[in-house]
Amino acid sequence: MRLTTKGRFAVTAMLDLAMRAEGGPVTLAGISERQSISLSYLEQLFGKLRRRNLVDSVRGPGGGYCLARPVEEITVADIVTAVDEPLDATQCAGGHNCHDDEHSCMTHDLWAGLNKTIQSYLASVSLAQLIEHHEARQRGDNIVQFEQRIGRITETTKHAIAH
Amino acid sequence: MRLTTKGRFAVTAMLDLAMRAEGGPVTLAGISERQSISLSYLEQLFGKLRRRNLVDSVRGPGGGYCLARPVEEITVADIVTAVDEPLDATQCAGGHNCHDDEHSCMTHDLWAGLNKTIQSYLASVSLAQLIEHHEARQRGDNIVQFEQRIGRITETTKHAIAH
DNA sequence: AAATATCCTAGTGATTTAGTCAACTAAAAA
DNA sequence: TTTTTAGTTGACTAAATCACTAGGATATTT
Repeated sequence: MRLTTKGRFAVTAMLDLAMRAEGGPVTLAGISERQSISLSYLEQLFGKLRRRNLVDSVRGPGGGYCLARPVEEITVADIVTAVDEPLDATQCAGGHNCHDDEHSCMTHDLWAGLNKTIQSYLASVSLAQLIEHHEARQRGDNIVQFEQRIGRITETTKHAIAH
Repeated sequence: MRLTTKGRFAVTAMLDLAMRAEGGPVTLAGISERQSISLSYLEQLFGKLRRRNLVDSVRGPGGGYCLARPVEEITVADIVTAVDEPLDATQCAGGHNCHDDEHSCMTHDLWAGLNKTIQSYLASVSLAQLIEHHEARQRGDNIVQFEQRIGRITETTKHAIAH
């Protein structure tokens, strides 16, 4: 899994979309203006999000984009992997194609574990949780840090390892 | 924290160094040959590792590099941050300089949490553990996956949050 | 002095990022 | 029906970054 600003832009845009999805389709022009992301760039990103079935598009006047699934069922990991396609290529970037060469892959399991850790973290945060977090912050509530989710990840991971 | 192949090269080189550090200083030429990393590139990396006090250097014939600390006290996080210097600059790359602007940082806490997660994982793995893991693999032992360390991270994190 | 090895700066080619531009299609409003 | 709105696609690009390389300077031993 790659981590670039492209992924961050996509998450920000999707969050903007999710927060005003009740009023029907949301235009990229609107997202562009509110989030200061260029329209053309958004078009590129949403092309990929649509192909991955994270959003649906409605053409013509009054059109725009809608979420293809409820906010609870779209995770940050979904969004990031949709726009930052794997393309690992680089030796040992998470693939399992290097068990013959001792030297280059002494650290293979280390990076594989890191990938899994990142993946688990991002998969543990949904759009719904981001919205909740943002609204809580606006109300001035005590902030529930996302770090606490690590606990939940661990349970899941332990479970996965046990089987 | 950035994650590039530069960091991976550095970890591989440090692991090579750690595994033959008992025979006195290890030359970069040797590491270059064994790990197929160019000498000039290694010089660049070890310049940074030395400035961060992870290795000590001995000049002249018979010289080379030694670990500046015991293998138990050098973590992967130490190595990666030494060679992949932060240079965040980009908005909200983990810094805390963006609490005034609502829009751009709706996702700030998310990425901050991710950074912390990555950092915790890499800080939980020492050179000693990498060596142990590598030797176990050569013996054909059952492999203890690094993923299991997540459990330990969680305890640490929970502790940190509680205070 | 000669050989060995680390130190240091600068540069370079390939790739990636973060877009732009332009042409097009579909749908709704006038 | 014409116009406008808005998504769809592909080609292109300036700037930055990555992964090195070149070449010399400096220190130490033989």
